[in-house]
Amino acid sequence: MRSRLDFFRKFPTKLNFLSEISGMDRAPRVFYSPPLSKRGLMRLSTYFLPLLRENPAEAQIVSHRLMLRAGMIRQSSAGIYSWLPLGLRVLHNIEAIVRAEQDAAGAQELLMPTIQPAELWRESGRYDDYGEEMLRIRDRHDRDMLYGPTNEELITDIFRQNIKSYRDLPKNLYHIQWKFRDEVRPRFGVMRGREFLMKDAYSFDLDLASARRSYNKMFLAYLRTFARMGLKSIPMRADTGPIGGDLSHEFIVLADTGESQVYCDKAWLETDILASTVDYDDDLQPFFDQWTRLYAATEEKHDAANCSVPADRLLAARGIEVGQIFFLGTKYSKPMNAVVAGPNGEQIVPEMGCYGIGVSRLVAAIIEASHDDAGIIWPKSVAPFDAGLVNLRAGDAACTDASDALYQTLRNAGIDTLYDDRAESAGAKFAAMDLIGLPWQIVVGPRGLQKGVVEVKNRRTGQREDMTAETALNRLRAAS
RNA sequence: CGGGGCGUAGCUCAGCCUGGUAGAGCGCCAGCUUUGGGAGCUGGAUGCCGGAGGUUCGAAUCCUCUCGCCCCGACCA
Repeated sequence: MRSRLDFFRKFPTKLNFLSEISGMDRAPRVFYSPPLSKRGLMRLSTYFLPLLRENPAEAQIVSHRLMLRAGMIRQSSAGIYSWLPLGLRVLHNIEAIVRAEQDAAGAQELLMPTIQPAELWRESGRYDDYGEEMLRIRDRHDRDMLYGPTNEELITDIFRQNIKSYRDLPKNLYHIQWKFRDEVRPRFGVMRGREFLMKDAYSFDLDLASARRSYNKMFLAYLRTFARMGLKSIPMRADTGPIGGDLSHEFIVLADTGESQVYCDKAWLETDILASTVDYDDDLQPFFDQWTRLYAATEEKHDAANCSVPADRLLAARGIEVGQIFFLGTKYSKPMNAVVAGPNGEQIVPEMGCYGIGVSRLVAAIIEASHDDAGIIWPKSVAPFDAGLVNLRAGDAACTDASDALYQTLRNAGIDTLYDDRAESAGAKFAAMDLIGLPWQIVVGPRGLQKGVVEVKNRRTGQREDMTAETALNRLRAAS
């Protein structure tokens, strides 16, 4: 402690401002921007992408196997993973879509810490209720802390400290943060990890009608969010579970390898949320009613005997839960005394809602829903790169020159490209590209060069087509 | 938390039963030859056989304990 004081005496506080030390306040406010040609060169010869040829023994489901094989993640301990460059790119893309749609729905992003004080959880009563799943920590001062499994208490605390008037409502606050739940049995890679990235939003409203509007906004936002990732999600009425409240929907993505058995009306397959022009400011109740009219139930809720859907229209499928929304009522606001003053000075206990999206789980869910025997097939909205450029013969000067030139052209055109410039055999390169699943592959080889063409392959359809480099560029431009 | 299984080279695995100087394929490194769907040849490197203790002249192998990981179930964004 003594030495710290000495330090501050020696260096007066104002010298802690960089500008005062170096005169940077006079420096022009222009940041160094490297030329495009130097920015983030993504050459496979130097990119950190450890691919596995064989399936790791511990991975059972396809998304876990492919994420390991494609060099996206590596396990650190049970249910805890490091995200390698390729995986992190996908995670960021998914995060961006979630964020964009939350913002559009009127939610505001903030960031709460991963470590929380036990005190708040004692207020809500959950410190004792939550059980072994919550990772409890004691700091050096013997204070009880915990690694947050969720954030209702913390957001309610922030709310009550800073929002005092009915005029400030409604509010919807969200963050995207790592959570920890000490699952007894983590499995399936990031599908059910102990540490996971989650978007959680919390709404505060003056009355039930307003809370209902907040709920409906998130309902729409969720349908749109998943659709933008190329996923068809189906909202299913759900149990509220230990979080509480009495209105809740799970958003299930259909995938053959999904964890839960679900039943729904086949008409769900025909729906297209992105075609809907409904706006967040509209009255969303008719929309909500329409989108909950069709039958959909998880195995727990499904009752074959009393199912309203005729057998020929009933679809039995596997599904993955990628999000859940809850109406909470005053479950947290009341015990934690989060109140605002009403128009007449009366105290109003806000109605709350909470809304979760499993961001890291979505990476796995998308793979489960979109892959083939050769590897991943990324929807373009979340793909780690728009395209892969393959120099089929890295030892050949003409091939390399043409590939280098095309790489520059693609980059200048804003097409995010991973350039395979390795001296590998053709087969190995094709296999690697298929495995990591970029939407487009552009193959530059000696055979095509003689005819003045490159080959463009669509990963999803498998269709391959020869065209000039210029046409290829236009094709990719049009596609992105 | 109940039940089951597995820890040997970067990966997939053999060796263990029946103790006797650590293995294969792929990957990695070097060289040469190849080159349009995971190339060939030659040479090379790589292991506290998960950890600790015990039995034994001698332990990857047998015994005890322990740690880690995976699977089924219950639980779960």
